[in-house]
Formats: sequence, C-alpha cells, structure tokens
Amino acid sequence: VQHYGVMAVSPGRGSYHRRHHRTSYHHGDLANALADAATEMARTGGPNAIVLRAAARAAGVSAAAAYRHFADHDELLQEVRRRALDSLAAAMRRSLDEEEPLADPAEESLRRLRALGRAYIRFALEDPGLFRTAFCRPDNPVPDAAKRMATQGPYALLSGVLDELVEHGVLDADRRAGAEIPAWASVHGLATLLIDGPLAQITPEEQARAVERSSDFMLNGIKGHRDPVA
Amino acid sequence: VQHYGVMAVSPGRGSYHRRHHRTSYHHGDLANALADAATEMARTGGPNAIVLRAAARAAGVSAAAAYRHFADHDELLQEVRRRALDSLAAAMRRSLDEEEPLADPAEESLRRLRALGRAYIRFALEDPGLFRTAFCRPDNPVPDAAKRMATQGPYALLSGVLDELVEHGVLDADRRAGAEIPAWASVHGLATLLIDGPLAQITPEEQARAVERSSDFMLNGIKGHRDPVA
DNA sequence: TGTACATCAGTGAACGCGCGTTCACTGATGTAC
DNA sequence: TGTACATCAGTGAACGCGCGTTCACTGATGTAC
Repeated sequence: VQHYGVMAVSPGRGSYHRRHHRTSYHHGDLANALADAATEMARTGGPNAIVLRAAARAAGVSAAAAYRHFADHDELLQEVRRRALDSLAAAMRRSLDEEEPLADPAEESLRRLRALGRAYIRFALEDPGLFRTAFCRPDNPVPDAAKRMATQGPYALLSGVLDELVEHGVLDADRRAGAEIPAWASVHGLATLLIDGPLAQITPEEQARAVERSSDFMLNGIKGHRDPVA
Repeated sequence: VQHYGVMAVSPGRGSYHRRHHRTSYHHGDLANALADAATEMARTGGPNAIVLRAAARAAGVSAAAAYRHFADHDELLQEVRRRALDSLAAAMRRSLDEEEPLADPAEESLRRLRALGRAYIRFALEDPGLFRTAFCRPDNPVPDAAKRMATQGPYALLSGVLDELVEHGVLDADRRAGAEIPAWASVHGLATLLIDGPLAQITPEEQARAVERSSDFMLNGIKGHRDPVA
C-alpha cells in the first residue's frame, strides 16, 4: 500500500483548519471531519458561518470531495444542527445530576426543572453560535427534526420533569397538558434576548439576576395560583 | 429644467422592484426609497435577504448611488432594523386601545398586559421576516439601539403597563424591579419558537392554544404566589 | 496466495453567480453677485 | 432677472472576492476467483 506523506496537501488557510493526519489517499472519516469543521465554524459565527468549501479545506480535502458525503450545503448544515441539538440535550441531561438531590420529592422535581432551565441558558451563553445554529430556520423545513426533538431532545427532558411535578403535586394535573410550551418559551426567550438581543449589553451580574428573576416568575406560573385576581 | 422620462432607466429585474417615478435626474428621496426596498426584502426573507445592490435596483438607481446615503451595507440594515422595531412598538401601542377597557382597574391593567403580548406575537406571525430583522444580531453592536428601545420601544410599553399593575395591586411593589425581563422573555421566546422553531410545524389552532396557555402561565407568574411550595 | 476488476472516494479545474465597494466622471441644482 | 460657479447626487464600469456546484478524471480498496 502506497501512503501519501502526512500533510502532503496544500496548506490550508482557513482559520478553522484542523490538520487531519491524512495517511492515505482515502480520508477514512471524511463525513465526520467535515461535520467537525462545520461545527467549529458554527460555534464561532453561527449558522451563516458554515461554508462548505471552508469545511473541505479544513479537512484537507478538495471541495468536490464533500459531495461524496453530503448532497449539498444544506445537508451539511442540518448535520451541524443535529449535533448542536444533541449537545444541548446532553448538557441539560447532565445538569440534572450536578447538584445533590433534595429529600422532599416536590422540591426535588422543582430543583430539576430549574436545573434544566439553567443548563439551557448556560449553553446559550457559552456557545451562542451553536445555540443559534440549533434553532436556525431550516431552508426546507424537515418535520423529522421536530419529531426527534420531541422524543429525545430538550423537549422530552422538559416533558419528563413536568410529569414529575404532576406526580408530586406541584403542578395540577389539569394544567399539565401543553405546559411544555410556556416553560420552554420563557427560557428560550431569555436565552435569545441574552445572546442576540438587548440583554446582551448588560453586565454578567445583571444577566445572572435576570436569569434568577425569570425562573422565579416561571416557577410561580407553573405552580399555579390559589387566589387568582381575575 | 430638463426632465428625464419616467421609467427611463434599465428595467429592474429584482422581485422587489418598485418603480419610483423618477421625473428628474435626482431622485428626491433616495434614502427612503432604498430603505423601503430593503424593508420589503427583509419582510420577505429576513435580515439576510437585504441586498444593497438589489435595493438600488429596486429604486431604479445605480448601486453606487446608495453610498451617497448609507455608509455601507450594515448602515442600511440598521435602518431597516430601526423601522422594524418602530413598527412593532406601534402595533403594540395600537393594541392597547383595540378592546373595550374594563371597569376594574386591576383587570384593566391585566387586559393591557395581555394585549401587548398578543400584539407582539401577532406581529411576529404576520411579519416574521421583519420580526427577525428587528432582533437580528448587529454586526457591530450599537448600544444606541438598546437605549432607544428602553425609552420608546416595546420595552418602554411593557414597563408602563407593569407600573400600572403595581399601582392597582396586581403586582407586589417589591417584585416589580426587573419584571420586564421575565415577561418579555416569555413572549419573545414564544414568538421565536412559533416562527423559526419547532412550534412552526403545529397547526394554527394549536398555536393559538399555545399562546393562551403561555399568557396564563406568565400572568400567574406576574401575579405572584400566596402559598409557595418552596 | 496472487491477480483482474468493479467500486468507491478522492482530485483539480472550471462555471456562473452576485455581492459589496471604489473610482473618475457628469448632469442637475441652487446661490451669490 | 440673468449668469458663473461650487456643490451635490447621480452614472457606469470595474475590482476582487469567494461561494456552491459540476465534470471528467484517477488513485486506492476490497472481493471473487
């Protein structure tokens, strides 16, 4: 077997260039290498920063080679999107076990809800580019993505904890249906306002306070009201 | 005075082409014509659809002419952004007087809060491109925009109604500070999930239900809790 | 174990596109006298 | 009221760029015999 020398390719100029030690003519795992590079671009500059040619450059491969693994630019973007959503879900899942569980089951389920929200916000603040990619408008909306999210993504995690809240009497069963949406909306809105919107300008301390205030308000909304005004 | 014939310019090919009856060599109001065209593009395709050359084409003018009125592409985008935010604020302001005021002042202020939220969502659903432009990430963040929003934009309207809620005993005074953020976040999050996110796939009926559910939850959060679990 | 061959994953050059921006220019406008 | 001239808002051609995508191709791989 004749091997090409390592790095025997034209010097990459993209800032995302990661040398993938090519030891043979065939790359071996080009699909993943391209997705890795594209993900790195998204991390830095959001969905618009994903450039197929640059990804190929970063992988040390001609642009045309990318078309062996992705039908077109959009398919590459969708792959990055999928990864971003997976990362977000993973971060949320991890957050559930980061703190000590509380003895009282009701309080414990509230703690878990808070943890999910905080992980969501934290992800958005730490990786705004990836976060924006996860929720970027797809060129041709693929309902599959929504399905996946519903069964194993952030939505499913939220659903599970809301079920726990019902189980332990925090959330009335008759207010359970569709409760994912308000909860998700409030945390998602806060995240986007913090990274893209006017709240991006405020200090980190103010941001932290805003996060706490928002979860308090939303938890109040979840818990329901005993003495409604209207 | 020698006049050029109306439409004595090369036929525009852009889909946004609006013939501006040019009766003289000088346009007369090119800055606005460009902003109009750019706004129309944003309406159709969001901030990324704003193309300086196309705007010039639509205004029946050479691309270079645009540079008499805007320093660069970003300045044109910012102008569209400004307009979009103004439109949103105007829609919200109008919404306050669309329904009959309620006799009870507490209920009336809650009605007004709901009206603001609904107008916000309605704007996003009816004009998603403009909405996304209003909140698009600016190339070079100009703190001025945040200032303007705070004094006369959506934020100010929300602030005013929250003050009313305190005045009429719906919102405790000691929970007032910073309450804009959770309220805004929840409605903003719902809007973005509805137009870009997974909620874009559900039926209009489900969407309407989601909007109602969300405002109920948020209003509960605003009103506070008498019998907290934690 | 060695070889012919189908298959597959790369290459590199090219195409067409349209963008943002700059330049030297020219036609129109309004003002000072 | 008429005219010279500074100023201003346009023109049109060009530059450089880098993109997504296609094409005919070639080198490497693995399998059947």
